[in-house]
Amino acid sequence: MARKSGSHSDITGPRIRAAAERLIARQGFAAVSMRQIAAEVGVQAGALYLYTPDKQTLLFDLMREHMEGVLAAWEAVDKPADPLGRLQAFTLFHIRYHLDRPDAVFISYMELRNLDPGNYEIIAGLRGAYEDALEDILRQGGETGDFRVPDVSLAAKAVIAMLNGVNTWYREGGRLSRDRVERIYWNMVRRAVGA
Amino acid sequence: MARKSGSHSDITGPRIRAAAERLIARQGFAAVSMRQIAAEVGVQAGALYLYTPDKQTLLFDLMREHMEGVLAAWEAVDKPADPLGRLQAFTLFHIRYHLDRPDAVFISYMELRNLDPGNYEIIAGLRGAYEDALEDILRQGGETGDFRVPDVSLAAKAVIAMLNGVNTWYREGGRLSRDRVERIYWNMVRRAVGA
DNA sequence: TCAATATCTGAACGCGCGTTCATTTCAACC
DNA sequence: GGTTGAAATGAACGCGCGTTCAGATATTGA
Repeated sequence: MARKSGSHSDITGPRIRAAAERLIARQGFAAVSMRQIAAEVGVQAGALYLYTPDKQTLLFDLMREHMEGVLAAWEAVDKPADPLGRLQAFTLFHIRYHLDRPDAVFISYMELRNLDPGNYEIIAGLRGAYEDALEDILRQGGETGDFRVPDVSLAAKAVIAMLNGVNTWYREGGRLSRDRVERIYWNMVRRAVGA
Repeated sequence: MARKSGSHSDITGPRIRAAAERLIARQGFAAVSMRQIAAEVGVQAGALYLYTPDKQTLLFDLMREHMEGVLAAWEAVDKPADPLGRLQAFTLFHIRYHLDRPDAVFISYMELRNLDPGNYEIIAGLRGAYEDALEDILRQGGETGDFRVPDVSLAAKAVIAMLNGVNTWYREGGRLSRDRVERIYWNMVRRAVGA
């Protein structure tokens, strides 16, 4: 039966996910205990099991929600028709979206090895789909002559690795503004693919 | 008193480090127990404490040895005088050296958060020194007009992130040879810095 | 108001953890 | 062959883990 909005579990569920995300990003999945997460939320450990069947599923759900969120958000982006414009849109989108969710990003590529094999396959599939989106742009640009990429798959991996790197050092209020970071990275991406 | 070569501890020490490196790279530091490492070596857990004061130090030593190894190896590389040649040497060196030590590389940037604060500072310092080596090349190339990099620090981080990415997907005997990977990445690095 | 239901507590379960240490094994030397 | 000392064992320590569940508590709907 559907619960009315405002009932307790509509509050506690998200609070558990938020606490788990923050703690796991900081300490790592294996190093965070269910009791720690529960304490952060303000409940006893047993209460967590009203919202997740086990610790593994809690991690998996965090990662799945993040990856599905990335894919859906990229789908929703208004994309130019030309390859150069699309690549720029991808670059700026990636930096922005990831900088807004540092904990989820960190977890989604640091905790892959803590997933059960079945769960790993699902997350790896979602990652692949995101990479495919970039590959499509690079392939299109290769065909039109806008880009010079000898290997589309490899170039996509290189670009994503470079963009992911931003999350490891960028700090709000630091030496460089987001806009400036985005501009510099866009320049490097553009040149890296020979455009 | 110095032990004769062939005595037991000259064998066991390195075997512990090798086992620890392999296991930690696969499962993560927090998820690997001293008993697991000992079993891999073929001794009881207590014997490990003849070679390391505790688990934390075991991790720290692995990371320190790796980082010092990278720095020493780069020092030993025969480096051209011109910026373009130096950047190429750095790129090829980085890919090769890191592909030869996937476990140590993986540990050295995945397990940073499991270091005690003091140990973290030391490892971060070594990482910084390596990044500085690349920054020096980029700065030199910027001054000579060989490169066009609006921000040397940011460009260095971007290049290293891109190169590190190779380790996440490259498999010996896969679709692309090392030589081909090195060539393609060198082309992307070269263009990314505007050379 | 009262029963039904959702939510949470608090104690308990077996287990494996990092680490210590008295004891045993065993190779090297005189 | 007996002595020495390093190397390794194996049992033990207290502790926190993930998970379960009977019971208490709070909220809802009639």
